[in-house]
Amino acid sequence: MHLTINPSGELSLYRQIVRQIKDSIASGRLAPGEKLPSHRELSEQLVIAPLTVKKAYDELESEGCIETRRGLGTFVAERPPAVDSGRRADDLRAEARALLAQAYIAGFTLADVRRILRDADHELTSVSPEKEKPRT
Amino acid sequence: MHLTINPSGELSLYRQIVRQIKDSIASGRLAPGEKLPSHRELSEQLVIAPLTVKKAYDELESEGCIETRRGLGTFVAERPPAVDSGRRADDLRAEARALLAQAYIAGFTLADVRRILRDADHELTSVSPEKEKPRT
Amino acid sequence: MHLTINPSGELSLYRQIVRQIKDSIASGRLAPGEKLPSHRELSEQLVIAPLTVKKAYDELESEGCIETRRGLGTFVAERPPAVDSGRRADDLRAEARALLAQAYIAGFTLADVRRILRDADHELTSVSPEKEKPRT
Amino acid sequence: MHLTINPSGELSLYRQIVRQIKDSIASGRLAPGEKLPSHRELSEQLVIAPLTVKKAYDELESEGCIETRRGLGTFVAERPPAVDSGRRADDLRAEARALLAQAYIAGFTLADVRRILRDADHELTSVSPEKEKPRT
DNA sequence: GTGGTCTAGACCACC
DNA sequence: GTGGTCTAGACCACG
Repeated sequence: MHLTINPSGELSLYRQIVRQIKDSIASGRLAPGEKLPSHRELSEQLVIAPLTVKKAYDELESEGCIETRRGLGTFVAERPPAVDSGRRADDLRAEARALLAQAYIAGFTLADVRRILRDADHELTSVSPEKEKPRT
Repeated sequence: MHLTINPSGELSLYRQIVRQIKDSIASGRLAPGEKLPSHRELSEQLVIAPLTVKKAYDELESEGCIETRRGLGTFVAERPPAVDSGRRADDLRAEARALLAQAYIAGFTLADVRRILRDADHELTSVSPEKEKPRT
Repeated sequence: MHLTINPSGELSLYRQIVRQIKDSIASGRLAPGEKLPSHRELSEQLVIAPLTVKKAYDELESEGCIETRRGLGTFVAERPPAVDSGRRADDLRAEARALLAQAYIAGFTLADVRRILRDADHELTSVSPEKEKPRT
Repeated sequence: MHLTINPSGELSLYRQIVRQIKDSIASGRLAPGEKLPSHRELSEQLVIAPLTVKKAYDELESEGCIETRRGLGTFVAERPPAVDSGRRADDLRAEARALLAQAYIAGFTLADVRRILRDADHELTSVSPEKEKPRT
């Protein structure tokens, strides 16, 4: 599982985690029954405090998105509650709009933003940390 | 000017205000030089504490989006903030990366994001909706 | 770090704090990366409300002089604020004009101001006075 | 009499006026017995509200720096209280130091500041609005 | 009435 | 413990 959090973002850290795990489940990147990293493990990966990840897991569990099996770990629920089909798109639209407004006020054009987005995509996809077969 | 805030939303109240005012400026609904409601007035309209609105105004002013004239009121800045465009571009790149990362996790493709961005641009740049043919 | 504020001075409390911290940074008494006292701690030391110190910190942060890490504290920025130097220069020019105007009204000459400036520079750049041979 | 006030400065408008008039008296630019412009007149010159100037005059009068002669106007006192000889210089030093600190943090050098100061002086002295015999 | 500053005190997020 | 947000309410400066 690959999450990206932004410590200086507008959302609190644990809310970023909750949102991203929900979105991962909705998009199929996380399959029902799949094992999640322990909160301690994830906290190391994200370089944040374990309690912060724990808080996100707790909220996800209380909503039925994930399940804790004592001694085994945390897993995506077999039948996770469906994420409102339009919500992910709405969230994304809101972020995109905020990004654009910000850019326009700073004097950038749509073309500028498009170019910046393309560059960002190249950076993100060229690295692709998940597909790097750690060892054979 | 009409704003709506959601006290139980994920973003803090003042950040919601900042976003919406930037959106209004970028879209032209708020024209350069135009007067904003006083922070007290807006706080009554939104049913929140005056200082919360003030904090939003303070941030917008420190970014150069608005200007205040003591005793007169708060106004949309005449000229866009003159901050180093290199730094602006860096900020924008970081936000674009975050947007893309979020989109990918949620199962969207670059093409999806491009489309969403185009739609957002259409909404932002369509001439001020408030003054459009009041009636047919 | 040691600050002194004068509640009955001409400058507002938080502006006095901003000035003194900038002075400390410029003189090197506060090194890049160094931790500032928490705003609560400093507020106790100065016997003023925590929010007043916070406001000073907020302004310093928005100018890029300091950085905050949630849960950890507030630190002097590692690198000087990367703001458009043209704008900085404009600000500086305006302040220099104001300084000169004040000096002329008070009966000083350009040479006087030059001398005062040189003295101020000596004070600012003399190595941190706190660590200078505690006694002879 | 020529005053310069800065509406966005750190000091309140009326305090700027008080300080400058005191300094003018101390430096001899305003002689004992000399007539001051009416507060209405000065308010027009400075483009501020008459009451603001009035407030400054009131404070100056209560301190014995100026006198109001009903129906005649406002005059510099014949024996104005001496301004602490070092105060003007101290004020100036404080301003100079704040200016320098600001400049150093922004990455300017003492030489830069010196050059900026020289330019500012040229602007101030080349215009010299007071000596422009309005009409013959 | 407008913005500017200050206070006291509360709750949340994070380490 | 740290910073982040919100509230209620007060007084000053300015037009």
